[in-house]
Amino acid sequence: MENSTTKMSSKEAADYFGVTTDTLRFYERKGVIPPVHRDKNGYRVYTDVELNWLYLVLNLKRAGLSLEKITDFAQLALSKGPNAKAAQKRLLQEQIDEVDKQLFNLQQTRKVLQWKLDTFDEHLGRIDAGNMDAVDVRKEWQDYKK
Amino acid sequence: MENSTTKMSSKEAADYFGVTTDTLRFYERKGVIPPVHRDKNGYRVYTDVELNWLYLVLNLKRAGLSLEKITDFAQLALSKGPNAKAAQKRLLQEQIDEVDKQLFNLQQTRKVLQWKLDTFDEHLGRIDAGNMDAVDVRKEWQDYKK
DNA sequence: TAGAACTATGGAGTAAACTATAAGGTGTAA
DNA sequence: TTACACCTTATAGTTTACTCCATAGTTCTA
Repeated sequence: MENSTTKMSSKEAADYFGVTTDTLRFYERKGVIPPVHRDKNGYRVYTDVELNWLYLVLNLKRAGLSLEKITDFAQLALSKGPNAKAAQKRLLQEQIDEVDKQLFNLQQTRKVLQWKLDTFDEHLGRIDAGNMDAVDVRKEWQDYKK
Repeated sequence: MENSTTKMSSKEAADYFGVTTDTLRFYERKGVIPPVHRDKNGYRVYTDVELNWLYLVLNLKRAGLSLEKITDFAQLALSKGPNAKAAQKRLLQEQIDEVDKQLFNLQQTRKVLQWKLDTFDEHLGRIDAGNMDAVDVRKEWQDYKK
């Protein structure tokens, strides 16, 4: 278990995750991540705890969750008590279901785009008026809405 | 080829796609969709042309594209000329590649969430400090940034 | 013929998620 | 010691994508 006590400044952490220090402070202020530890001069120190938080947050964000939902998740994760644990697991499962739904949607979208490309030469760039029977426009979108 | 001349009012089109008429006018004003035909009283008439446009737009949106990018796409689709066609196909391919990247990312995210859930009982809700070696946090995120 | 339910316009307002600015403190290298 | 890159705070501004409002015209049903 080497490297088990990583320490990063806000700049390092920001660069590491490809965000800005502004964003990190914004997340902290909003409660998306818990307050970050400070060293004696008041500077933030991102340790494994914070980095793993951040990693989870960015993953949830990547999955399309709003910061508000992520914050709920974070708050729940911090809370103790017998009910909290079950709620946390339920929330995790909900996020997974959400991701699955998104995966399905993206696959649908990919199908539509691929069809557009495949049949592009047929209707010579009339992307607008291309007849979409092949992917069953109507049905597909009605399903999506559900 | 029955039903080849569908005509919808803005309300019908909006309901059909699960958006509001405000959103439709907003898209039109921004140039995300080309100007919609009008009948003699000035009311918008959404025909197959507009509906297919809308369908493509909403698909691109679903794929996570900004309205600005979608607009670029729309403008290009409308433009004539020998270069336009190639550019349009290239753009389509780029969107597909983008979707593929997103699909990969979502699958990564799903993996992380699933791992969190699977090992939840092990670290008893310490979602924050859970050691993420199993999914190789660092490497995965560095790859994501690319 | 009245009223509801649509249609139109331009412009103002909103929510989310940053992003930038001002005004200052700290740490290191030349 | 001075320059420079980093750190802190609070607050204000920006962008995106709507969403609502006021005002007015039209079409349908009772």
